[in-house]
Amino acid sequence: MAVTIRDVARATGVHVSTVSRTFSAPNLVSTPTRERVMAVAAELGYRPNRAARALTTGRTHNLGLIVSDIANPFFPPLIKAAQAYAREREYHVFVADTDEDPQAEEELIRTLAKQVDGVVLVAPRLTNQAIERLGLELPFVVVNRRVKGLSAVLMDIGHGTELAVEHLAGLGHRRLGLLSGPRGSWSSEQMKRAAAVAAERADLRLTVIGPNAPTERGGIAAATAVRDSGVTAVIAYNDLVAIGLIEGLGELGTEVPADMSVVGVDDTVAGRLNRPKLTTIVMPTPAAGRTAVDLLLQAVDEDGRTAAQATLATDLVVRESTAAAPGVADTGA
Amino acid sequence: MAVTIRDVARATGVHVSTVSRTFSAPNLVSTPTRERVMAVAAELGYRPNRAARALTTGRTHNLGLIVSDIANPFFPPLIKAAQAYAREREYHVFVADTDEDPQAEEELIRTLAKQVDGVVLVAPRLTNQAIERLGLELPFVVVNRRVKGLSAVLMDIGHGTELAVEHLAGLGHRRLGLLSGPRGSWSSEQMKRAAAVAAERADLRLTVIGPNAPTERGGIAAATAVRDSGVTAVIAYNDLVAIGLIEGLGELGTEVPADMSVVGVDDTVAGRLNRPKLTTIVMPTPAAGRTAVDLLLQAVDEDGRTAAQATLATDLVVRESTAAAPGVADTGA
DNA sequence: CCGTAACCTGCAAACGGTTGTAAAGAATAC
DNA sequence: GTATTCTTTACAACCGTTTGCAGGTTACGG
Repeated sequence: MAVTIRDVARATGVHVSTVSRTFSAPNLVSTPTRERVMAVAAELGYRPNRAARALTTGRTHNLGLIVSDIANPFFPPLIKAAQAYAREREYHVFVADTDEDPQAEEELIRTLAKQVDGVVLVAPRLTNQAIERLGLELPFVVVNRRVKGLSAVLMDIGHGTELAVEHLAGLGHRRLGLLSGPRGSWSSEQMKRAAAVAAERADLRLTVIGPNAPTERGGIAAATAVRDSGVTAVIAYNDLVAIGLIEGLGELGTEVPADMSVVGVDDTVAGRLNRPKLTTIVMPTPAAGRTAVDLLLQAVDEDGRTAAQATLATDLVVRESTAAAPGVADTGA
Repeated sequence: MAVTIRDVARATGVHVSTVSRTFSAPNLVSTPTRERVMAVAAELGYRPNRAARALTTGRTHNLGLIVSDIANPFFPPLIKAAQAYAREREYHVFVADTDEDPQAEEELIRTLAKQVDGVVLVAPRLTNQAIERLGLELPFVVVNRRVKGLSAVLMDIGHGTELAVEHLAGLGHRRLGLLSGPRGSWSSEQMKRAAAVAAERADLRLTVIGPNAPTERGGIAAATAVRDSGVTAVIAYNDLVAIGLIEGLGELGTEVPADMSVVGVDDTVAGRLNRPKLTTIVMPTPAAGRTAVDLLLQAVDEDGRTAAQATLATDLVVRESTAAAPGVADTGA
């Protein structure tokens, strides 16, 4: 059916191994032969069969990318970047969605294992232990998590949190709330830690409210607690939670940013389109996707002997959901 | 390295072909043998190597899913559903993003061809001609497009458009605008046609404004034209355009829905989170993803001899961006 | 008790490549 | 002119599975 290396060999009058080498080790074949083979191959429309190649080389040139929920707006930019960068490096990527189910995640990894050279795990739901175990069989890169022996891409949410705290302090807020994320979330922990330090330094009083589901719903549910806590500014676990919170507060008659300032995290489209437009901590998701693939291919090449760590900077973008604390004159911009 | 069929055969004391059949044609092997093999396989942690299997069977059990922009909120729900459904049918899916570039699209399809049993093309940027040509080599399913000889999944945007027109007519609007999409968009054409018919029937005057870029920016850019057109209600090409339009109108001092009603298309998260919440035509994106995979596997099984068409219903969800025409008493709900 | 069919299982050749080794010829050194 | 090395190509085994074919058992009907 499809044209194979053998067809090319026959048409050129050389042995298949010569054709093979023309593509995999061109310097081992003389220039005239190489050119002849290439010409014939092009004419016949020959494309090497990667699956067959994988069988002998042990390299599939495929990658797996596993996320908990493709539809969560945090992921698509990461997926897009990872996929584009992988393609540049001549890799294809399987994208899989675990629906937040750790069991599905493990099963998925297992069936994928034979077909890929490595896997990027974004915000995995599996325990560290389980991941370490799997890491023995296959190169992994985890994003926003630390697992012993594995490469990791971390977004420096701590720094972004500091910026947000300083921004709010500068607007005259004295009491700050933090809507934490799901239990066991690495980034939520980082945020708490950084917020505590920065609040102390800026002489703010910090109240942690949570854990909360990382969704709009989670934000809505937290609205009453936030209003009753006495804070005038809140940093939410992510944009979705922030948006939900704003909606929930609105139903309680508390307006954002007039009565309460709200900061999100991620800088998703959703936050950009929300009214009021969200002040948010920018997560470098496209860079994270690229870096993850980069580290993964590195790990693949050295058979996962070294575990590299990359930390990506975050930033704060001020939009409309934060303003001077009630009773404080706006210092303006 | 990994455990192969041979290891299992050796450990069980049978020939490799028996092990192979245990998994691929269990009824051909006696119950005791089968159970012994299965037990040993389980103990050794054997997993069939799909690439090797693909070599002999010609079935990779992989699918390609090609979209123009993963980050566009229209796609993720479709990708998620397609991927989940494929997994149920024991297929893995490569997701690729063409960045709206037809050349990249074609090259991508070519390199993917040997690795997949078929490809789902969502809103392709290639010409019909090019797709037809590729269709000779590989099973395809196109979503929201009609290509001779290929299976297609179509969303009945026409019906949704009719519903929207009727909804607006019921609110007392007499002059209606339609923000069309990019030139050559199948769904934009469907919308125009349906809107014309429904407007005629409801005795509305219809003005088509466009083409417009399918983005928020495109909506902003159209704001002036919309205000000056004299219409009191607009159906936009998609949610993003609708959101942009609302923003653009706001800057011109035209409030939605008080001064102008706006209807979107797609029902993306973005529209749900927007203020005012968007009245929009619901596109069945998850269903489209599932159906596309379904038709594709069907085409794969019969070697693409038949081309099936599926048309999916759309619906209208009324939220906050539409209201009674200026000067007309709201009939209420 | 034999012939035949049904059922299991083993053998070996694919599938489309890669790669270590060998052989042939050309080039270089002495 | 011969020995040595280098370059180029061919040969063949192998990667992990599947599958047509054939041989060996067992069961069954007559």
